[in-house]
Amino acid sequence: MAKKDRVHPTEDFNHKERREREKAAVKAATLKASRDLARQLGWPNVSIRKIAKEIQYTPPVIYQHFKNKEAILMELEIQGFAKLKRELQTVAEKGGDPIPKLLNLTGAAWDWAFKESDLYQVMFNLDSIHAASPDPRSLSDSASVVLDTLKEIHLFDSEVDEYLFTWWALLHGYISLIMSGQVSGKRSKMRQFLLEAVERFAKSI
Amino acid sequence: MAKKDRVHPTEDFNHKERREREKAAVKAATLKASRDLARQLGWPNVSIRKIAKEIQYTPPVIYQHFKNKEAILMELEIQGFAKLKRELQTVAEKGGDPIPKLLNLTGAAWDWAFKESDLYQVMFNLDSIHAASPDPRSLSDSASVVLDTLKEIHLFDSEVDEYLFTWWALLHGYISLIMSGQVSGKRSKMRQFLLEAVERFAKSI
DNA sequence: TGATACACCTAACACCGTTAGAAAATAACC
DNA sequence: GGTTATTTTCTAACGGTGTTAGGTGTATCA
Repeated sequence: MAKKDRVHPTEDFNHKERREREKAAVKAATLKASRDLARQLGWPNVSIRKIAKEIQYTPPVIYQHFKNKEAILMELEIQGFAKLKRELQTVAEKGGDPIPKLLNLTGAAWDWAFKESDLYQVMFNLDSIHAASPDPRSLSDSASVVLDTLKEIHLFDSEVDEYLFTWWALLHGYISLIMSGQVSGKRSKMRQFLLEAVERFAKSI
Repeated sequence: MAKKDRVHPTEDFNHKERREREKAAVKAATLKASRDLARQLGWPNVSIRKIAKEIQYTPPVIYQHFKNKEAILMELEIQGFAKLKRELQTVAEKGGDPIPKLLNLTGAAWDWAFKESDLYQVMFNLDSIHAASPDPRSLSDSASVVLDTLKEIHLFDSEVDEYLFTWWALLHGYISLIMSGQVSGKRSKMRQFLLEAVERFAKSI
């Protein structure tokens, strides 16, 4: 009893802590293995059994860390939106005039989507899987710096939501049409098209 | 031999023809059952076995009409693009000034996407499934009337491809963000946003 | 009628997500 | 240290998936 209430477990082993560290390690390994397999085989071919083999455990172990397969994807989706948000924030911190800034943000989002395409596919349910819908707030949250930039361009708050949505649609429309093989053009050319479209859009508001 | 070369099989039974008719009927029933199940259960829950049960055959029968499950989806995808094309052509035939016409086309495409959402999901791989990519030409082909309308607005052919792609990206971006639950707003409001974005885009070129 | 072609079904394979329950390993206690 | 209790991990299974091989019956033809 007294042992359990100890606050400062410095000098004697605290097994609980180590256990929790190990548990977290298995969870992290699961997430990493999922992404590795997705990049290698594509999301439709990622299975619990393959993930388990990759982390050298049997399948049921995964269910001690995740409720089901969907929960793994959800976790990665959250990580993805957080990463994208950081990426955009880094760009926004460089400052500058709003329209060039918006173009920089667009280019950064584009580059990120193709660099971490496995995450992007999970976030936007592009390559299949995924029954449940994500929290709509994660999208708008990760684009908060874009919202700020749009506010710098135009001040009527009531319309800013609309502009943000149009910006998302342009970006995601371009990316998903290319990622799903719906369009054949060179990627760098498409990136240029997108930037021009966003610029024209920004100048028209 | 002589019988086979007969050109006018009017007055005696031609079993081959009946057989082919029956074959085509099974194929059509398969496609219909797939769509029915998709509307009812969502694409991820559509299986060969369920389709077979729906058309009152055993699963292997389906493989006499389709190479595999993917081939069923491919067929529906082609049908979808053809239907969308007809829908857009009907609107384009009404004529009018190019910018209002473009807005009418956009609205028609939007309405069609949500009316035949099961087809739209197959065409753009929105709800999962689908390993193979579609033929990129089917997209541009079904939007040929939009291309014509854009040409009426602006004449530099080299840029028209870019404008067409931007139009697609706007449209598909809006639709897919909404269909995948990424955004929560009212659908009619979103439709209005899209139309305003397209109008701003058309006026800026 | 007998031979042939065809449509259809049964049964199976290998995989999937998921869960119940046994086995093994670890921690806690005397 | 030896014994109990707890926690971690595994084996095995259930019901589902796409797909295929091989047998069965029926309809067409000579």
